[in-house]
Amino acid sequence: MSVDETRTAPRMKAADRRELILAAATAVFGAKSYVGTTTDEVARAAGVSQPYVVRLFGTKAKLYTAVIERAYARIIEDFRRALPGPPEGRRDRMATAYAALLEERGMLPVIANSTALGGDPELGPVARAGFNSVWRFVRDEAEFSEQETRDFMANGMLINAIVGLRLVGAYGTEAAVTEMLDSCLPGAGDRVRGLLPAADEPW
Amino acid sequence: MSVDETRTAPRMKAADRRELILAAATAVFGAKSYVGTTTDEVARAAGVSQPYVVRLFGTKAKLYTAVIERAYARIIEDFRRALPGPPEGRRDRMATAYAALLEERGMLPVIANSTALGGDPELGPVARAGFNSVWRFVRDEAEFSEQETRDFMANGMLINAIVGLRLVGAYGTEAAVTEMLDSCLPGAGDRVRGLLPAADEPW
DNA sequence: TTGACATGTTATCAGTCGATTACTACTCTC
DNA sequence: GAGAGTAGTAATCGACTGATAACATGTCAA
Repeated sequence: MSVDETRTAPRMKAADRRELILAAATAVFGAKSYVGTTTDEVARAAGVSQPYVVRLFGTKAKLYTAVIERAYARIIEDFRRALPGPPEGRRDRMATAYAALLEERGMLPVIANSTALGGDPELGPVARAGFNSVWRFVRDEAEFSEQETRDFMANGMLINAIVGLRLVGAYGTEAAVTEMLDSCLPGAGDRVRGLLPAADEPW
Repeated sequence: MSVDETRTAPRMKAADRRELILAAATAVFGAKSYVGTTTDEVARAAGVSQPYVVRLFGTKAKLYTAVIERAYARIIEDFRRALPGPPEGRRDRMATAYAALLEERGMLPVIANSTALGGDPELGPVARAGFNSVWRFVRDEAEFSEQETRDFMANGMLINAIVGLRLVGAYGTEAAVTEMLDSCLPGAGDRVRGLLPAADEPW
């Protein structure tokens, strides 16, 4: 070979490698769902060997748990950053922050899919905790009313469904979908392209 | 044994057996999700052998496809039955019809989970078609405005998330969940108990 | 009643995939 | 510079599970 192939991944502090793997795992899990993804795919996406992924996180379920927790933490973080400013624009700023997550590979699909995980003994509690933390934030920290909270969350769940169903692929080509996205996601139009993890995903 | 065990399942027309298996599969898939369920579990729930399930439906994915299609068809059917009557009560009647699906074992979880299936090459198109058919019905046949449609669907997706997350288990015990369910599901309070497929589901 | 088709079973396989084991190599401190 | 801890790999296993093959039994028309 003319290319100087590195046999093993370049050395890295375990904490950094963890974060790198989490980001890769988010993209892959987001694209192919929990069960549809193998630890080997995650490993290859992260540029390390499959056993190393397992050893760093213990089990596949624990890895996914970490992915979910990281995703929800990220949402809360973004929401919190959207709080300061005129109160009447708060809701829109938060919605925009949510829409902006679309650009983070896999982040939104992971969250969207997490709402279907309640039945899993191990992942269920984590998903519930994540959902609950968002609800609490909106209600307590952002100080939405009960009604506003419900509407905000409902709208978010609709976005999740659209993402989970991969309806974004039909944006621009099917009227109903375009209409839907435009009315759900502020400023989605420009972002929506190049949205979900590419490759082996047939629309 | 004192009990007279039947060695093989009693004879039945294949069409009836199909429906029986579909109902059983809905309950099991609804409780444990697509990947979390084995064809053997479905078979045992339906009282037949595992190979027979596979042979009747071809593959596990095709079985699940049939389950999803049956569930969405059922929704549309129930919605359509809720149409006649005073127009101002239409939305509430449809919401009630949706809530009533809670009593059909697995029906709502299956639908809820289907919105996370877009990434699957085989199940994705089916899930999208189901979602789209509901949207179309609400918009065209029930004649909701664009705004009303979005709100109605969003509320439905919130219900789906609550169901998918198995939050109903906390109804009555946690204030946020009780508040949520009561405001999402008309008359949910009385129905909500004995809701999701029992047994091996740890809350 | 017979034979052809439909309904069902038991036994078994083959691929997949998460996990384990045993080993290598880098790096950093003392 | 030695050696101990850390970062990583290759090889392999064992269990699960969807699918297939081969076979058995019931049903019904002519």
